[in-house]
Amino acid sequence: MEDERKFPDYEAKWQKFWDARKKATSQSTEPKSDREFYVLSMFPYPSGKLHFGHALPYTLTDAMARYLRMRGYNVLNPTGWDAFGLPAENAAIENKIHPSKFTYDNIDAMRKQKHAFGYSFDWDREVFTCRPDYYKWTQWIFLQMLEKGVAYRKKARVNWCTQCHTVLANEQVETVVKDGDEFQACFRCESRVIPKEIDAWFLRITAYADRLLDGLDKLGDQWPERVATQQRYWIGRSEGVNIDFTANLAKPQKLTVFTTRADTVFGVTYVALAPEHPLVEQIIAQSDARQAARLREFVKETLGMSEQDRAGEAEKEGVNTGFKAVNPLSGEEVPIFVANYVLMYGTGAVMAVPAHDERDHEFASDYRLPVKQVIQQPGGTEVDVKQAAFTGHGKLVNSGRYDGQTTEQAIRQIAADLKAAGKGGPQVNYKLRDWGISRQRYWGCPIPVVHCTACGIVPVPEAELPVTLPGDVDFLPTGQSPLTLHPDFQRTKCPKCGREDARRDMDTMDTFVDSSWYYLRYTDPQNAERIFDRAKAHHWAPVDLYIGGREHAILHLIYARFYTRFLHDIGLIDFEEPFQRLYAHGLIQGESIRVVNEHMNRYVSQEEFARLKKEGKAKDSDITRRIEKMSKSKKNGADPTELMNQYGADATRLAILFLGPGDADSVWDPNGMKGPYGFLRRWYDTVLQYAPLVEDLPELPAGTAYSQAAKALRAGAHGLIDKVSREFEGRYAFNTAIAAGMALLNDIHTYMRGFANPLTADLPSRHALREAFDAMVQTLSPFVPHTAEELNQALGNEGSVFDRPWPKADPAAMKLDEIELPVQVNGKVRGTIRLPAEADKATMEKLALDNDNVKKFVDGKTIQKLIVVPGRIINVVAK
RNA sequence: GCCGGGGUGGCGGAAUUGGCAGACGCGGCGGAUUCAAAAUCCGCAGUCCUUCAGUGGGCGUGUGGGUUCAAGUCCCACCCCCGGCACCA
Repeated sequence: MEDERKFPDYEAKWQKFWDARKKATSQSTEPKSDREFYVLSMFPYPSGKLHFGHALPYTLTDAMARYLRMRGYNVLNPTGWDAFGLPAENAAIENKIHPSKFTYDNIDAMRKQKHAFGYSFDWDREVFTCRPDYYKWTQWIFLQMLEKGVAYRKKARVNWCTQCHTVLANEQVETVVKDGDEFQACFRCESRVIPKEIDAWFLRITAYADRLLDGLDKLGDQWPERVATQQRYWIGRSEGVNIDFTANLAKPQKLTVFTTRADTVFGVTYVALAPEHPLVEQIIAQSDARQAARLREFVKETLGMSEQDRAGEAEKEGVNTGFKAVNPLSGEEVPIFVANYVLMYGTGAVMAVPAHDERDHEFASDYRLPVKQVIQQPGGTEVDVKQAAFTGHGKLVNSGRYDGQTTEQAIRQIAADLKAAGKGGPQVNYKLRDWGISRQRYWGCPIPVVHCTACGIVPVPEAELPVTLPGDVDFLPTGQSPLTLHPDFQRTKCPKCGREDARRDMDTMDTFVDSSWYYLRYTDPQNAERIFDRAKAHHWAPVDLYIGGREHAILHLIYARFYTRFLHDIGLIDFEEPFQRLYAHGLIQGESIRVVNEHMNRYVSQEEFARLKKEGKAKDSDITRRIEKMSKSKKNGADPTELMNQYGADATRLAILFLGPGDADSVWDPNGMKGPYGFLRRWYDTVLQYAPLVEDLPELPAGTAYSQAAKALRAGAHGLIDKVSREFEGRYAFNTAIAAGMALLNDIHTYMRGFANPLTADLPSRHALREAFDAMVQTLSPFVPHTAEELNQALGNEGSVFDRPWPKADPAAMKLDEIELPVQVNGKVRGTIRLPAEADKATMEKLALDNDNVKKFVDGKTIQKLIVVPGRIINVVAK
């Protein structure tokens, strides 16, 4: 064991070699041609350690980049750090490390890991979102948005921790049960979280809703369908009709409802308001004391719930206000309710049609409200709307002059009539809401505005950017945003009127803002004058292939698409879609084992379980195995860096790719290293053993004949080139490309066994072997670059394998003289025939029918049909 | 509930245009090597039946139907698993 050679021992050597000859990527200002290719993997948050969630996309990206360079493309493959964010700030609070130090230490560690994997990133273009030279431009874009009215300020409801005095994201609110009381609590201090209205900055993404939607159609199959549909759903365009009811308060008031089913308007039996609806205040004011108290209590209780709770399984509840609303079409008077199931979506008020809406039906049943059928099922089948709502389309009944119309006709007609009468009309709504970007946090991009007691909100002048995050802040574990405790940062002069008592905005931006435009900065990362040079950006952008996780299907990807459109609109770029093709890689999960018995009740690792079993402390029936996302607490993780230290970078890269197709979720098997590692070793040993046979071969005279075995091997070699090339040209199922490489190595072994003494092999046979070795080295080099370099050298080739052009499969070499063809009788394979590849149909038929076993099955029957698919199959139909 | 993706040997997965299902790898079994083991190399392997053997056959891609000379692949109905969304009127 001790003296066994370390394999591989050449990886660091080749990394140094690559570093030494690495040229900076082109700074060209030529417009992008079809020779430029921008491949990008989502940049990581510097958590401190490279994990499987990184290793898969980077390996995919690196393989693509290396392949494309060999194909002669100018490739841009940058990386950087999404470096602002909460974990750094929490580390600061908990461990008293400055977020900046925490972040940069992590970056240094992760950069080393990325390098050790042999990834060929353009390190000279590294960007850091937390550096002033980057966030200066994040702030600059914000100011452009402010000027264009895309950024604006409004009151918003947020989750507010009563102890930490800060805003929490929805994911940071948990449900806690204490003394039998269940409530929403802060994830850090477990104190109560309440909804609170605060002033915050918003970006008007809703103004881009239709363009974002249209863009998805144009991307077509370049984006995974599931991501596109998720975005469509998130945007949630809904076409309907606004209908103005009249609320009979002290003074009649307009009460507008939004509906997608205007055809059911004659079935309205009540109107329901969201508790936030502005009319609710007036109603309370005009109610008697008891009723007002009831309403107030109800509103308070409903709004006190987090949005999740309210949207969850909560019972539908409401309060009859005692006021009535008049239906503009039927003239009927119906009661007005305030109800917890009505959201502030659309107008915040709905016309309730219990006969044709499930939610209204449920509420009406509980509150004994009338149910009035106005839609008849097509075909005239009776439906009992008392039992359940009928939500399908149909023909109108009980609807005055609209009786007999179809749902579609009636919606159109009613919308038109309402519009003509000035009582509403067609309306489009979106689920998408404007993007609130204010965060009461320290470790983020400062918002470049000043609040002046005289001038109000004043943008920081462009010349004064960036507004720098102060470094000297206290990180007392109070949970308070440190910027609020930093008087020097806050206090400033008003840029407009010069007043001394102005103060800076103390919030920072959501980190999704930082990552919404980073792909453009890579095209000109050091530009100190401008956000980027227009021409340089157009040399590379947009991104041709974007590789990242599905967890970003909505937020990041929709924000980046929005930002790109905004930058387009202000004339910075001339395209609207940032990412031409999106490749959503799968999640690598691990198998967890949980032991529950008299000794323990906890997660254990695979190794620990094996040990416990040996010691008799656990048995198979005590455990639950589950496939779960890798995590420390579940002890089902695998650390790619540990694997790399043990087996080398190439074997780890290979194992990751060999796990399955990159876009499918897969489960990490601790034995998954063995195959790929063994393959690399065998390959290496084989090349070194036979390299002397194939070095410095003289040219093969034209027309030299190969032996049958040599021909078969050549067919395999060219087949591999063809196979791998096709995977790179679109499908990216590299697991099958690697399998093909393994298969060729097996073929080489079979081939070599065919020689009694390989040293006497003739020249053509040696050439065939050489071709197979070269094909393997070249086609597998994008996956295992170090080993490919080493073996390329061992074969006597000069320089780097990556300087050799990508090989081209020779179709003639892929063809065999003689092929095997299966013969079916009535659809079942009954024999195989060998025949010359170019045999004609008649020969094929004859050989097929001459086959003994085929004869046996055809015997006594009449041949009705003979189907010959050249090169594939022969099927004899006999009855 | 809605949307999306899946279901193939003991396991991960392959089958690219409807044409020999199970490539490649793991694990397993047998053999060589070894004092022995590890490592390595060679071979076997969907399953059931058949044959002394070579062999030959039945059944097989979640279930049930269909189209076709031929279906993992296409169509209809259903079951299960994973992911996302979920009172959006």
